[in-house]
Amino acid sequence: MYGRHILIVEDEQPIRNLVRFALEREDYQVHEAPQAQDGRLAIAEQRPDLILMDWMLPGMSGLDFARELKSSETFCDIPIIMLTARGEEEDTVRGLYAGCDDYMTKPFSAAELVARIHAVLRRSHVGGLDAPIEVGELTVDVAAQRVSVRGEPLALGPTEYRLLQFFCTHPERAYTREQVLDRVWGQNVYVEERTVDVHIRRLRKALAPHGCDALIQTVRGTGYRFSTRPAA
Amino acid sequence: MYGRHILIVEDEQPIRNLVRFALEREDYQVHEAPQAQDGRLAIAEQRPDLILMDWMLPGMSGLDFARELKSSETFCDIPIIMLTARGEEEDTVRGLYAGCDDYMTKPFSAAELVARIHAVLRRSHVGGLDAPIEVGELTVDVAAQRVSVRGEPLALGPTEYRLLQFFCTHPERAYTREQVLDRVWGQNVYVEERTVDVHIRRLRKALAPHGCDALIQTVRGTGYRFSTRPAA
DNA sequence: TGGTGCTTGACATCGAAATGTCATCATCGC
DNA sequence: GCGATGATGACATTTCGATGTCAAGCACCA
Repeated sequence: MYGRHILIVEDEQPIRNLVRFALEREDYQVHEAPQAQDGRLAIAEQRPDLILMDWMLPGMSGLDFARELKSSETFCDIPIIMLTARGEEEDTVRGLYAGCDDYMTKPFSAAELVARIHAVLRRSHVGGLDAPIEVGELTVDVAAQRVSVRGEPLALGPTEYRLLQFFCTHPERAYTREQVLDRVWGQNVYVEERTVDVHIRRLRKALAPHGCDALIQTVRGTGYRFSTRPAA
Repeated sequence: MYGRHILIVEDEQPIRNLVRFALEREDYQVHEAPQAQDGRLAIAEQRPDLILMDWMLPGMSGLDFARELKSSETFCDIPIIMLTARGEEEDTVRGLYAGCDDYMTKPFSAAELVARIHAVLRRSHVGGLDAPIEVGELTVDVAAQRVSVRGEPLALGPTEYRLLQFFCTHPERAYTREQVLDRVWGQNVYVEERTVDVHIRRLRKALAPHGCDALIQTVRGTGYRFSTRPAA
């Protein structure tokens, strides 16, 4: 369930609609924001996996917004595809310079959109194909779908694995059970919130023998947090 | 329980009524002021989370009032939505220039009102995307819902956390227990005022080992104040 | 195709943490 | 010193997370 959340920051409704239509057909979860400010909120709340950003936005320009994101510690990893109008192509150099991952010139076809998104997502995902995520002594090898501590492989069920991978890739942030369900189980799935507790427990149990269970912290009244810093 | 207090500065009673009706249905707490002067008082007393400001006011104009607020150190953060009559649209540029966050042309629907308020409030809340609030040696990481002093994490109960976050975001101001209850516990909650004392104490206790308890100051006869400056 | 074992999610229960209230003590201002 | 106001500690209650168990689902394999 990764790479499924896409945010489009675009002031023109018709384009948002087109994008939504094209992407939902591909089972993406689409979030819309007409302006940079709305986008900021959506990003903080949802942390999309990719952002489609209009070049021209009322208020803060897409370029500036992209620059802001790319200089953020938490969100600089989210790939951004710039949407420019014909005639603005010369500027795309600056767009890429701002840290964007690709750009598209309006008008574009649904097929082109999907293709570019796939490409960028694949890049960003596979990016670390042989670069497993390392958190302390914990190693999450996304390519091999395997977890190990100090080289010692760890047995995890699929759900626990996805849970751990999600947390490893989204550390230092508190998530509600609802958000976790949304990201790890996938949206449109009806599962009890308590179920998250159960799987958290199983994950902790698996990590405990290696002393890594402290990485998963309870945020009472909210949910859970993955953090390398001591719980508090 | 943030962003629930809205002040409307508007001389026409019918419009005030409409706004009150529309917003109370959404669980906002509405305060009214027919003129700039009443508004000034209400702002000093309540510090609303958002201000709806009529463009045309008897006495001081809404624009000037907005300008005054935006140049104030304490209140410049309060978002302002201007209400203009049809035909005044050309002036809205000046309105936004005065630092207002949005504007609406009368007549407007309740739905539009609520939508704009939501948008503006969310914007103002998210503000810094992931930048933790820093007050002296104290750091409040809103995303992670965690507090630390000099990097040292701090254990706080949920209520103490919310209390601290509220104070950090509203420093240098005295609040009555009632106001604190209203902001931190939420309105429509019946809790003894003394309860605030207890939680203030718990918060101070948690901050004391780091010497930060002096930040929370007692304002005898009123309530409490969060301030980096020595108590007095 | 039927069996076996693993995974998963629901649920009931337990226990700890958090919360609100009260009674008492301390402190401030007069 | 006196009255008013705040601070503090103790306590009862509630809330919420942790845990164990069970049944259903599913994959794999014979």
